[in-house]
Amino acid sequence: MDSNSWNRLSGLEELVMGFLWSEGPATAEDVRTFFIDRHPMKDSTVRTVLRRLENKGYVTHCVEGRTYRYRPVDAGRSVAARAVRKIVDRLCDGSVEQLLIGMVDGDVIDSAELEMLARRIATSREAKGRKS
Amino acid sequence: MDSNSWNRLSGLEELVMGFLWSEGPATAEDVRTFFIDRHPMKDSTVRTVLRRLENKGYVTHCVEGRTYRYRPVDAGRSVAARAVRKIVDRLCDGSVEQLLIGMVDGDVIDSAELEMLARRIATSREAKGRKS
DNA sequence: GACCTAACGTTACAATATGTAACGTTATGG
DNA sequence: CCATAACGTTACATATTGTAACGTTAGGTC
Repeated sequence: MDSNSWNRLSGLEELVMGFLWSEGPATAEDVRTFFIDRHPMKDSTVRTVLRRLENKGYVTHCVEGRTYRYRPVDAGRSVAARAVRKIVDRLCDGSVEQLLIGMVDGDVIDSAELEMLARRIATSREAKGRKS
Repeated sequence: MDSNSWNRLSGLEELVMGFLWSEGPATAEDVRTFFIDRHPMKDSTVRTVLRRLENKGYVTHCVEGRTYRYRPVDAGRSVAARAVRKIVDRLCDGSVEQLLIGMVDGDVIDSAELEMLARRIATSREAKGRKS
């Protein structure tokens, strides 16, 4: 089996995941068609990529008639959150505050806007004590 | 020249950068010594890695006597901020809010704490209208 | 029921990226 | 003047990626 290591997407894999994350479940053919111009691929190529993504745990597939339909295992948001956590650990001494400061300083987000978003999220969260 | 492509760190490169980011400027020997137990390397190996990192634009060196002292070009925070921006673009439809929500839902940070940090940052920022 | 074909898995391979290091060169402290 | 520390050059074995040809097989079609 190619039950390869775990994750870390290659360039092409990232492209495909991007498509799946934004467009939702798709077949190999859907993927191939979507990239037809910016990145032409034979269908076997696409299927190989999809299978590798499945091995890495990024997607699953369900059989639909005689074709496979692939879907992301986790929403982009979740993957993003995990990725950010890793970044915080490695580059910001584990401090989320450090990261936020860096983002504000790097103009990734405006401090006022950040505050507003944080407030909004906190408010919306407090309205549901659905914690385990 | 090995003026290789651009960035994207390999595992070992990431390890070394981690050291440089937390410990600051260092010589090849410093790096080698630091990883002596968990990852023994010949000095030429270390120097190769350092040189590759320099090609990728992650570090610079200054000559000090007859040895080179390498230092990160950007602080971990900055690199982190850029990395996060890319993540937001790719996985969160460009919405920082989406990311924050994902982080709260993924328990990367508590919503209340996020709010506090955001407020603190906003407050400290407003005290300086250094905008262009 | 024989056959065509879409969709799949298997296998392959060239190109690159990575980890690792031997060597040759050279200034310099002694 | 010579040992040696520190450097650059060159080299490779692996692992990862991008790409795809092929062989197999289940379904639909006359």
